[in-house]
Amino acid sequence: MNEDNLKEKEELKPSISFIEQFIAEDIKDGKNGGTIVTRFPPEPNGYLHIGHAKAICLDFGMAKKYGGKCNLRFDDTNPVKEDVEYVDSIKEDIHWLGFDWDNREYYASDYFGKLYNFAVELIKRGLAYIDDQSAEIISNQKGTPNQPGTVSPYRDRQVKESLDLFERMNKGEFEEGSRTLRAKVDMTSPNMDMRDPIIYRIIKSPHHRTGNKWNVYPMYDFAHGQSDYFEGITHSLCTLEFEVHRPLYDWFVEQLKTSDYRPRQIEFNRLNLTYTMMSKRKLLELVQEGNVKGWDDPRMPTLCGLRRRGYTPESIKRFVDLIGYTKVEAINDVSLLEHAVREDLNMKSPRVFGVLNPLKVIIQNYPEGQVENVELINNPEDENMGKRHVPFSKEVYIEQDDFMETPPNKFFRLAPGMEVRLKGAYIIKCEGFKKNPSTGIIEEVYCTYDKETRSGGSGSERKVKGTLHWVSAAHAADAEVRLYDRLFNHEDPSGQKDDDYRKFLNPDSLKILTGCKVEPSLLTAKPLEKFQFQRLGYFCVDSDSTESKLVFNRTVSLKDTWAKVNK
RNA sequence: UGACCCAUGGUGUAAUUGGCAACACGUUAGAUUUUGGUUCUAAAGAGUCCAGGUUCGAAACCUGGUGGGUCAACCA
Repeated sequence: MNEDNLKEKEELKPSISFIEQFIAEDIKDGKNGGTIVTRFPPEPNGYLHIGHAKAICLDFGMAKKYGGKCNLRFDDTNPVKEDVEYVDSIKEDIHWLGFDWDNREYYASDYFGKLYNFAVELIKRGLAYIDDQSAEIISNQKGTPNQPGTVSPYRDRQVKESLDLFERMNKGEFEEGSRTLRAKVDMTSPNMDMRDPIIYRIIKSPHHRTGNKWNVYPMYDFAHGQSDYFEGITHSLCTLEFEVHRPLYDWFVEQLKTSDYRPRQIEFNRLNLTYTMMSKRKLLELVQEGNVKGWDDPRMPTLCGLRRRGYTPESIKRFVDLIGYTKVEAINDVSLLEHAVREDLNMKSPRVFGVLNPLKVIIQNYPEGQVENVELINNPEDENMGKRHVPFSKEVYIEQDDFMETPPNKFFRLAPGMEVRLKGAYIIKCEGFKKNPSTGIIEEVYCTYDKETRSGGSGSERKVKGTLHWVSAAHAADAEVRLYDRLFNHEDPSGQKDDDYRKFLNPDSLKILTGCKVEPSLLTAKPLEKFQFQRLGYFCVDSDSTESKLVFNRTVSLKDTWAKVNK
């Protein structure tokens, strides 16, 4: 093998993330029987966003690649925050992304019985105790990261007494907040998480799955690792902020284990995107305060928002693939996400004509009443997508931006005396225009067409600098088009210590255009259908769209080098 | 006055685990184009946070700094 071959081979082998390296090593070393089982563990307290997509791709992706399974597990240990509404949307979004958990749909609440028994077991072994102190006192005793904590006076309470109290807590005999169950670990540990963490608290709100069966509920730290253990998870992948929880995770598993089997927690960096934020709490505030129209507002980084905006699952997966998994706290440029959708939609979406800001062009020498159905290619990237016919007539709409009374240098569009091609039809020449004398607005443009230049015809090889999209006035369908811009005008709106994120809300993040004109073939377009409005961008039929009122969302504009030059 | 984690072009990641710092996005040119799209070609842009050390050789290993992050919910 020569050097070139070697090089080529290397390029074919994509580098794998540090997580995948760990997984591959574990499997190779025969850990846990050389198997891999992962899990995606959302809390059903909100909608999934693109950050979750990153976790989903990893959890399901690794399992698939290494011949294992990935479970869906709802981390529903806090009944006051959770709801079935969210369970359904989470499942829908995972499926939309293209992943499936077969029948392995689990709930941490399924393990409440086992968890309770394990807690009892820990009490019996002297490793847990009931604390009667208030939250405030416990917090004070915990110390600070710099100072060790002090032990609770209840730490050495009799096992029998703790057992009895725990049982009565669960029977509902005590008020919320009056007592907790704590693990007896180490109040002097430099890791705050290990300072006798609270593992059970009294909550009297009904749980969305177990109703009023329980009055005590396990904390995250007492549920997650154990749930992993019960399900035979081998690799428990989570985000960086859980790094400090790992010693406790391992501590509980150590108390629980009955064999060599061990789940392994590995942490990776969260997905951050410029000009938006991922905090579920803050996204909820945006919805509640009316700064967006709902969880699925196309400006939201939620999966349902991105879906409504016109993003494809493939583009999101591609994006996730491009940014990778590391331990660096990174903030990813949205332009990479936009690149990913454009790349995908360029291959997939049919081209159509849509005029956002119509300007009427009258072709003076075109016969009155004549209509020609001109043929257009649906997608130059994919011949299989075929062709379509679009009606052309004496009066057409073009984009207001495509005409200028006094054009700057290198303006390849319509202006007095200039020629352009109407794509798929004829070359036209601007002979004049009508301007409203009081407003200065151009109201009509008058042209003549060169009959010999019809596309596909014998004179069609004549070149002009510009080609415009257009819609026949008599045949156009009306549409509303919603243009979206970044929700915030700061790269990191929620990361500013002195400023509230609301300060950075972009007042122009949504622009609604009415009276847009689109080609008649779009009349039958259905919600979520995607198109490229030629020369403008990618658009998606909104769920508000009806047969009598078409509504499109702009997913992303096309790259526009003219707009750049023009600046 | 802590523990743990992190630091590579503008951004995100690579570097066959000690051997010529590479890729993608973005940017800038040029070519192609009946989309100022796409595609193609090229260029600019980091010498790897800093200072020492080990080594023939360090982005990688060691020591010490600096900077950033996480941890003190009866949230997850």
